[in-house]
Amino acid sequence: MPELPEVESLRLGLLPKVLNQKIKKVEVRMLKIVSGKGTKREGTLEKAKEFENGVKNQLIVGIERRAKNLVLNLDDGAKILVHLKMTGQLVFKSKNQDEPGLISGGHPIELSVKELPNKHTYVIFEMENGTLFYNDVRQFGYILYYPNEKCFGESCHFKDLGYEPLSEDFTLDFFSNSLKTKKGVLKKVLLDQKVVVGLGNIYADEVCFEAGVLPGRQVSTLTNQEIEKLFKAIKRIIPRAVELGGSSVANYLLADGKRGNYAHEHKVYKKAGKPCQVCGTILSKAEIAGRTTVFCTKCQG
DNA sequence: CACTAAACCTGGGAGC
DNA sequence: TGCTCCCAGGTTTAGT
Repeated sequence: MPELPEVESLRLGLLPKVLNQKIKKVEVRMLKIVSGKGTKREGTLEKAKEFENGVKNQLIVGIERRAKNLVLNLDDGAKILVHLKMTGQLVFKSKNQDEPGLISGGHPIELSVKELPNKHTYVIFEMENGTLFYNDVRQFGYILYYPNEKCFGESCHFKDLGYEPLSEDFTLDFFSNSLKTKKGVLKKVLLDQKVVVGLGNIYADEVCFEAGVLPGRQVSTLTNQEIEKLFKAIKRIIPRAVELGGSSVANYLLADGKRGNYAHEHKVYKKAGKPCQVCGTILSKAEIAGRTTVFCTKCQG
């Protein structure tokens, strides 16, 4: 999926479109999308109805992001939590035809806003000023409705999440201590949302490259200097990616004419077999922590 | 408890 | 053209 920069870009793009707009009606076309988050989820009509009825005529009064989750706050205190997983998309189609749409998420299918809804549209929000479509080719994502703050809190959805990399609370000391208490390879720890949230396969590799550290290193062997380089790489890359609207690898992100341009700055992701932009060494590929990983054996040696 | 593999899905791309 | 096989930005769950 979209990683932190893509979800944050989506949040920023969505805000001016739907903030203080009323949800006139919601149509759930696939029950399991709104019925839970596990791999074994069974869609229930009950959940879908609760969602459809609960959000009706509510204003969207805010949009927050936590890790890779998006949270829509409603007028009556209810919350809608959206996780796009690998291929989820939220696309806003304005009633004003000339206004550009907003697409985020991740599937390499060119998607025309004019052709929405399509066969992968599973939830449709009818707004006063347009329509918000949730599309998800692989159907891994989910949209959860919490009628009030209490339900949301009790769900403990965020209880295991670590620090936001953009926040001031995420400090070198914390990061250093976390790495020292974890075992295993660096890439695994960077992907571990219990330490620092928001990194996925793209940014974990990019961070390792920028820091000059091999992703397959055991974290127990990292020096203080290397830890600091990794920390600084996270602190530089994530905001830079947000600034550029995230990585549009094969999909599209259109908001006020902008596209996600961080993919142009990728140094290693999807570049195995190509020469390193810094030293010319052919970039290597390996499976690390169960994910395809690309690195430069010279720069990160 | 820690680690790995499989599961959840569809479709694009490579190779034949 | 069409068939196979592999791969995909994430996370949960089952198995060792």
